[in-house]
Amino acid sequence: MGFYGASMRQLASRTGLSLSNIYNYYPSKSAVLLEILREASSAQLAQVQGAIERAGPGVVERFSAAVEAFLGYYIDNPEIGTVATSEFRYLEGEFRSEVVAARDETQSVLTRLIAEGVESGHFGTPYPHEAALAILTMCSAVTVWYRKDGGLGKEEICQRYSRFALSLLEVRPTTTRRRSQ
Amino acid sequence: MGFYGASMRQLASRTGLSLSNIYNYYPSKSAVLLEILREASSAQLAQVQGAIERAGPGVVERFSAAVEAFLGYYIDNPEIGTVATSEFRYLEGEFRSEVVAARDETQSVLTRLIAEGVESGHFGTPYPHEAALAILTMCSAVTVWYRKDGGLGKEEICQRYSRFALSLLEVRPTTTRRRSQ
DNA sequence: GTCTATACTAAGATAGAC
DNA sequence: GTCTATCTTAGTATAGAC
Repeated sequence: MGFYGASMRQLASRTGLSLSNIYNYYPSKSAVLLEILREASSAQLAQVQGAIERAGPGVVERFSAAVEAFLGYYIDNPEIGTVATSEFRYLEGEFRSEVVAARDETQSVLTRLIAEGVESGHFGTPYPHEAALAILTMCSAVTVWYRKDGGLGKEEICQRYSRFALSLLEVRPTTTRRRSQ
Repeated sequence: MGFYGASMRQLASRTGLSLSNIYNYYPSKSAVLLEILREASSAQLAQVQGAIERAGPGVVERFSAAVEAFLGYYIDNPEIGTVATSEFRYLEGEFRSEVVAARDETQSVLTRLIAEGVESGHFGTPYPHEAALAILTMCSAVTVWYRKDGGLGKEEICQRYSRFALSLLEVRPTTTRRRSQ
């Protein structure tokens, strides 16, 4: 379990390759982890940006779409999401920097949306930056507790969490009601 | 780093004991982890409950105090907080159940407060249970990014996050203003 | 209760044949 | 590109003296 918990031998047997053959593709175990995280973080970022583009013109719509896409990625990719959220700290040096940069990019996309919403009077939060962080981490945590079989489906969870996110931003009454219930 | 990353040899050198002497106190490495998590989760729960008791009579005051105490524990105990949030999944069987139970207890304390606030009309959220989870996980994440030296101090972070938490619950205007700015 | 020495196992990684 | 066999290191845990 986890990065140290998963051995290269297990990895070999899961992929069908022999142990040593993995080293023809990746120079080290860390490189394998990097590849996974690199893939995951860029896919998630792309999903978020795509959702924003497809969303309606209003900042509230775009923000909600971004949150739902971010959360949806974790729900659709639970294993990889777990790795992304809890294993990236095992990377070192520039490996780590690269993944952190992708993560920061996602955060800054959200921060900009929030700042825009504050400017236009849709959001009332005095702390756009911290709010973005709080929202992202709140969403990331679904990888810890979400189980496909039990309870809520993807749609419901995404709706509830985007409502949480909007509320957290202190949405002004006129825009809030649009999404309630 | 992490549970698998920390060897018994490192643990020995940090504590000043010899490697083998640890086994006079704990039967296995898992038992050491359990002890840490057990200690942490019960201390945090106690801190939350104490804060609730010391807080004013209003549900908003008690809720805010609970959130700030929960978050404050992580800020005061960053290393142990990291272990508690990201390493408990390495426990197995009843070891795991025990720690999960303590965690659930904290969550249910918060859920009850939220439900009370909803009942009394202070909070408007339709999802008390999920809101409690979202708030706790949002707070837990400070262990990932908080650095003592950089940026905000404990007080500021606790205030901002308890404001986030209250907003997320869709606090009614009359009570919200009491805490803003 | 504390130590040194060591057993045993499994890890990451490599050599070298095919 | 793929394998088997192996090297080297480091891990958890134990034996047994003091």
